[in-house]
Amino acid sequence: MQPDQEITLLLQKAGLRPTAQRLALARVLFDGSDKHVSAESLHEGVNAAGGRVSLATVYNTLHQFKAAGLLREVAIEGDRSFYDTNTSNHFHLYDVEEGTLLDVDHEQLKISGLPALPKGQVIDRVDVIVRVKRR
Amino acid sequence: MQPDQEITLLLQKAGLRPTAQRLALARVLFDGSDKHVSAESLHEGVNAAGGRVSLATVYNTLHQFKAAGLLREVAIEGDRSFYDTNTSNHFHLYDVEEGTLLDVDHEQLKISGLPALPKGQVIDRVDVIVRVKRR
DNA sequence: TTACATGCAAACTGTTTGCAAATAT
DNA sequence: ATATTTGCAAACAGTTTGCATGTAA
Repeated sequence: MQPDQEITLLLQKAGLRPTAQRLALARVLFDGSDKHVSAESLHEGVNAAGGRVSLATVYNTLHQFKAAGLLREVAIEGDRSFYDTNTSNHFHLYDVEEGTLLDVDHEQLKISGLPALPKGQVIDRVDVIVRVKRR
Repeated sequence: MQPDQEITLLLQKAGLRPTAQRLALARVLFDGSDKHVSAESLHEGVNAAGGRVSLATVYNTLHQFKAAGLLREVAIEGDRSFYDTNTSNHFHLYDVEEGTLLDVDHEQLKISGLPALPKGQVIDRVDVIVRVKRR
């Protein structure tokens, strides 16, 4: 768990006012361990931790944190969006049956032979999802 | 455009009755060129082609075609699902600004150093999305 | 004739938004 | 004081479902 002062600073550097709700959410999200959350799971998490944050604010805050580069959205097929507190270069291991997500350090995995891009285009980033299942 | 007979056979091999609606959808989808469709775009496409298929049936049929291995769902962050008529091993180039999707042949792109999998797990497949933007 | 497929409209889920009240600066 | 943030509830988009009708085998 990070001291509140650091979290406050984190928000201020992102140009976000350190309100009670954003602090509560940031405390849950940025406790030092990498996390993958949905709006719903974060909402439950923060309220379980004693916070009092409406679901609408959770959505707003996820967007703001994403825009500020504090979170990364992960593209998983399906109905809900996932956000990753690990914003560094890495890939994902996705358990198709469980619906769970694990990080894979990008040191381990290498990609070569990226195609020529349409002119005027540049790579934003490369998402790799290793889909695994039982058997 | 494939002859109707082949399309009928395609459906029958998948254990799907070749109804008028499924034929109309399959004709649009499997015309020989690789496509990425959403339920909405396919619905428009089939009706523009003279078909008469309700949106609910488009959804049902997309699921059935996916289950039968005729289509693959592509994980793109966002509100709607995309289906790919190219079910072979390949990757995607995703234009973040336009929301458009291009295939990348997997011969071109190589991945090495896949992590050790949790025991009892096996790779279902690897999704790679090269996100590009202008600049 | 019988099991399966379709269309419609209603239901549902995740997400977004308008606005009045509350809060940070 | 003022601009931003919040919560609520209503709106919304995409998707799914129940059921009566239609169709393939």
